[in-house]
Amino acid sequence: MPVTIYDIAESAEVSIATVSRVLNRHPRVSDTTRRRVFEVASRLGYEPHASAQSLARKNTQLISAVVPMMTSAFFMEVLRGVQDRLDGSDYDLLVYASRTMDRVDGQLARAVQRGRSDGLLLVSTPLSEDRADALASSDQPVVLVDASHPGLDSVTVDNRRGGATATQHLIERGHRRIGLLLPVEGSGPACQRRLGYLDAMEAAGLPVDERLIVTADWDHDHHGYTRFAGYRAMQTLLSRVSGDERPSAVFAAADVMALGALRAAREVGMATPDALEVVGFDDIEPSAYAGLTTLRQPMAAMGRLATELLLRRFESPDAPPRQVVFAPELIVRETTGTVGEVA
Amino acid sequence: MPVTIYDIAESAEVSIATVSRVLNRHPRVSDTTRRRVFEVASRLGYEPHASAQSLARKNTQLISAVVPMMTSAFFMEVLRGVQDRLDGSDYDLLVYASRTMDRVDGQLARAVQRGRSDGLLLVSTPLSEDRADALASSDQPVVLVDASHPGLDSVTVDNRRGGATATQHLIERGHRRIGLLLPVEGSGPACQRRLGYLDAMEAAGLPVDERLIVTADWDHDHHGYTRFAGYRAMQTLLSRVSGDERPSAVFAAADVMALGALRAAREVGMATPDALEVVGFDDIEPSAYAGLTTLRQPMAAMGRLATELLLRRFESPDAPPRQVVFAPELIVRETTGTVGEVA
DNA sequence: GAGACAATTGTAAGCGCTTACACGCCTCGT
DNA sequence: ACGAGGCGTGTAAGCGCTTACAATTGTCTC
Repeated sequence: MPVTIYDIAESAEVSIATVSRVLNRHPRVSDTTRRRVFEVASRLGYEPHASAQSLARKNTQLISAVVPMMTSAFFMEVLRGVQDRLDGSDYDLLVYASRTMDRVDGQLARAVQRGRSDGLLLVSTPLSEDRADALASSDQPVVLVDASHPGLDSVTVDNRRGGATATQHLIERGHRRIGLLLPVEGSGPACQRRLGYLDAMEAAGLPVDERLIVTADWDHDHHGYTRFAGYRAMQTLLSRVSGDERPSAVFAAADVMALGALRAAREVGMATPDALEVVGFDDIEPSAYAGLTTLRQPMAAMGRLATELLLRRFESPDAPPRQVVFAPELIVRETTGTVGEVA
Repeated sequence: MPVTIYDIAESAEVSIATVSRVLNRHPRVSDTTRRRVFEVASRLGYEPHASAQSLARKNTQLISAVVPMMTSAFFMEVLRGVQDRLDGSDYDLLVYASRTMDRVDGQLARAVQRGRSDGLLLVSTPLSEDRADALASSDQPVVLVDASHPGLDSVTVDNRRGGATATQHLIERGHRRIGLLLPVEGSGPACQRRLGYLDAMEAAGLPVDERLIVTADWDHDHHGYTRFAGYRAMQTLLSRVSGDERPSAVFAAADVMALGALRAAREVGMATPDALEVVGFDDIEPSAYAGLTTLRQPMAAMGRLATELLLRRFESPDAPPRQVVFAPELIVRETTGTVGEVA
């Protein structure tokens, strides 16, 4: 039998309204009553009942984060940023992570349930137009991370520019045949990175050999954003072309893929960076240890900022949507020749 | 103005009780009413209000996972197992992850709040005796992962045996001077692995050189379970002894540490496995790609099972506590000489 | 000393849903 | 034809909390 405000009220000889006021720091309570109520509450070990408070207050103090499990390291970092910002606030975090892409929609449906949480953080979540519009017109506060939609707050990184920077870096290092490793089709950010690759190739007047662009086979359980996908994609690339036609450098659209690609190259005796230079994207933790040159996405900062935007939106639901775009930063390490530092 | 059962009741011309019955698949409702109510509900786009349901039903359909560190691959995998098991159930997951160890207690306090969730999953969470007893005697269902306590359900791995297996593997490969890299003191599992190390050394009649046992300096923000900690620990080890006194092999109490150690060794020109063999513990995903020999902990399976136990406990709160212990499995890869497969 | 007013506190109406209980009606069995 | 028993439905009492409004008391002012 848990203790309720009724118990406190009885024991402190006041009404439940007064108890509630004291507990909620309402100003108009006499000092003596306040003290008495606090004393009784702590003596009884009172703890408010979260659901009851939610119902009465019409808010849950919960925020939902929807994440496809894709590149776990990426999401982990984003979520860490979210947790960072939430720490000290009085919001707790509901995580809706699905293992496969096809369940994302179901997770979303649950996450938006009325009275479940006060707001949504959608990380790398592909939104159908319907859903997006539904969200935009619902009163549910939403912030997108690594995705965007007019009418919704979002925080992203400039993927196209990142892709261009990565490619340009390789071009500047003298490469002319540059491979591109992509996760499954249809990933928005990956498409942008691809465009960046094309931008840079074109800007340098280099021809684009489609055989050097390989998309990971989508293994249904995974999403292309895995070491294994990178490993396989690299093998595919190497099997497609040989001799002089082989790329001397590869841009992998995600660090996890780059890491897998590195292994695949090593297995066939292609040393990095001598026989093959590699650039990734994300700068997840293992990358520093693998000496991988990459485009850093400020993942934790993105999570923090997204959370910040969400909390702000609670304050002013009708503020115009903010779309924040970070610039990815080129981090040069061993895989493109430079001896790097361990971060 | 969201739609409630009152709206449905009005529009379907029945009482709210009937609406509720229909929605909850209560058997004693006539087919015609049922159909009518369902029709109206879907026409109005009704969605039950989670908090209201929680309050009335006295359960939240939420479970809380308390995790000390979001950053680590170990927790990710465990959480993935949890998600796996939860997928298809109608429970959602609240994640209480703190960045630093000292906040764990605060997170726990919030996680146990009355009416917040129906049960707790405590992953690698150090429990003070007080807290543990409080939990054991509370009616809150709890399952510990990677920790145990009499009177509570738990799922762990036999760390001592794993430590012994790792060490024994190195001994069998002819090593006599074996380094041991530990995260911060006071981590239960790490202590057990250390004991296993000592067991194996003693069993083989090998002397233990305390200089070869290094504990990561606890950098306060981190907790010893990081690549960087392993990197530094390895450097420390190498600085302590030189020449013949150097270990020819190292057992790192966690894969992340082993990975960092590998890098440190590489930097001073010690090639693996020729100059130094390494065994880790956990078998996180990067390990396969680094070719790291390790003791596999079935992390996702542990998460799944823990969740399973928790859900079962909801059914039978008074069943005797179950303590499941998994046996870690030795996975031999390149860092101890064998050319391995990419998992 | 009466009325005005502020400071505290209590009363009660929700928040949206579940569910025990009661009610009316229909079908049987005798 | 009448009571028993089932069925489908409605009434209303919560679940534990917040909060508008009313009530009480005491203080001041003139």
